[in-house]
Amino acid sequence: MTNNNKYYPHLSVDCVLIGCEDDQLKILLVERTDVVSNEKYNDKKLPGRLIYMEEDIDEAAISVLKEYTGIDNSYLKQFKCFGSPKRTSDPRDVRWLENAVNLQIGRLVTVAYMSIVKIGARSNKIDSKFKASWVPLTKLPQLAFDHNLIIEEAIGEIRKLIENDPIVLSDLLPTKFTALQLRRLFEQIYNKEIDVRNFHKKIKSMKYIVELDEKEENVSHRAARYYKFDKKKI
Amino acid sequence: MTNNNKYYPHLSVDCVLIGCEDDQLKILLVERTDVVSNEKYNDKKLPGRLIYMEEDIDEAAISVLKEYTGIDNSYLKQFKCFGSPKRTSDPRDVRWLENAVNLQIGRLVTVAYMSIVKIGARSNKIDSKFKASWVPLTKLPQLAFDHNLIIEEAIGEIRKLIENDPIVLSDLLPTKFTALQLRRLFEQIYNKEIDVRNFHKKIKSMKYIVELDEKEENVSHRAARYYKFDKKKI
DNA sequence: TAAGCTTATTGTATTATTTACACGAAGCTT
DNA sequence: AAGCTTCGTGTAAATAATACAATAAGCTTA
Repeated sequence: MTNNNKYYPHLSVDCVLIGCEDDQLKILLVERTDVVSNEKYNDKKLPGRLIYMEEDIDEAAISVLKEYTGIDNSYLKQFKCFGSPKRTSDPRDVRWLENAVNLQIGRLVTVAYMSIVKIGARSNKIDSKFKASWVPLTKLPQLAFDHNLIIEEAIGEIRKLIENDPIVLSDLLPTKFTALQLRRLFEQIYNKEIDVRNFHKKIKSMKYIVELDEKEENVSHRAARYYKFDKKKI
Repeated sequence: MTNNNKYYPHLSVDCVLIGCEDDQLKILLVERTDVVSNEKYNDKKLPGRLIYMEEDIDEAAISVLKEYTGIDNSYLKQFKCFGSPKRTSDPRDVRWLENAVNLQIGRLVTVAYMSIVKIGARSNKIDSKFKASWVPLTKLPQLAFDHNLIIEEAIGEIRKLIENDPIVLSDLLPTKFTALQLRRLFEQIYNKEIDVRNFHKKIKSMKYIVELDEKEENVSHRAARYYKFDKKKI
């Protein structure tokens, strides 16, 4: 029994890290600023990499998350594998990839993970060596490979997550937040406008969201009430 | 730029072929009756195989479907990639696999596909060399690897399919069918009992299901009305 | 041929969910 | 005190989901 090259697929992991900052959902993207045989790359991609022989793919995703954000105990969900042959059909992408890994790549299957990340939390500083940045979901540029598609499906995934465990919302908001902030968050996740009054009704029905006595301060209009999550009530 | 062994994951495809026969949802399973170093395997698994170096995974899945059923133009949906390290943690499975492919397998990532198959249709005869059989969903035994889990998720997938294109139901029923047959189908797919009266209301609201004048014959009780799909009305 | 058996078919009332929609309240500014 | 800006609230209608049981049809058999 020997290892030979008969079976030789290429496999990578990509992580869709989702956070919220300035009331905007954002995705962590890394720069592709390389020059490959006089060809310039000035676009962005999801953080990810090929996995090593015998490496566990969950471990690989965890290490990507750790390297880029310092987080090492966050919920990371593998939500889909992308293996369409067309995903590596752009010759630009292929040349970049082959240069980056020094391998001839025929087809690249990637396993996509997503995680909710608290932007700016103590330990979640982005390592500067990666030229990574948080880009608003509503302002995503054209990304490398099929990474736009992967992000789209990750958003679908976050909806499912929220439906069966709304606690994930608490990672996307400050500890105290207003009804408006929560509503804007929902609007971005579901990509549609939500009626103000109906939304207030909805908040009232969510037992794990509790009113505080506090209100906004230093605003030049009626101050909004603050709410918080009560994790025990989920 | 050379191929070397630094990146060497193993990748397979598995196909969940779903059909309906005798009013029962069935899954195509193949036998694992091998003897490996005096160890007997008498269980079943999903049809599937490792993919070859440079082979497209969609093509691999299509060829598996074709080999086992003769079908070569059916809708095949890649619905998930299974890469948990635990899926190949059973030493029995590992020994079988290493014997079958003559390779040392560390981790096996499988890409799962599903397809709705008309059992017994002209060209869909199962190739006898595979010892394959249609097993009712309600009577699935313990399968190799994580194939029970893969089937479970495929059923979740078929629900989604039906919701945004109910035409797939027509492949699971004869051209003429009764309300009871349709109801039993739903009950199996959603794994719960459905109220008879509410279901008739539902049928009426589904414009693509039309009443026929025909009724059952040779039954020793009140004959049920036949329905058919009107594919234009979807 | 009538009574009996088996399965098919049908409607109504209740509840929960979703949608639409507009105005007074609060608090700061000038 | 008047004006501006955003906050917070209720009601009605439509729709969807659920619960529930009696009669109809057609065959069988006494």
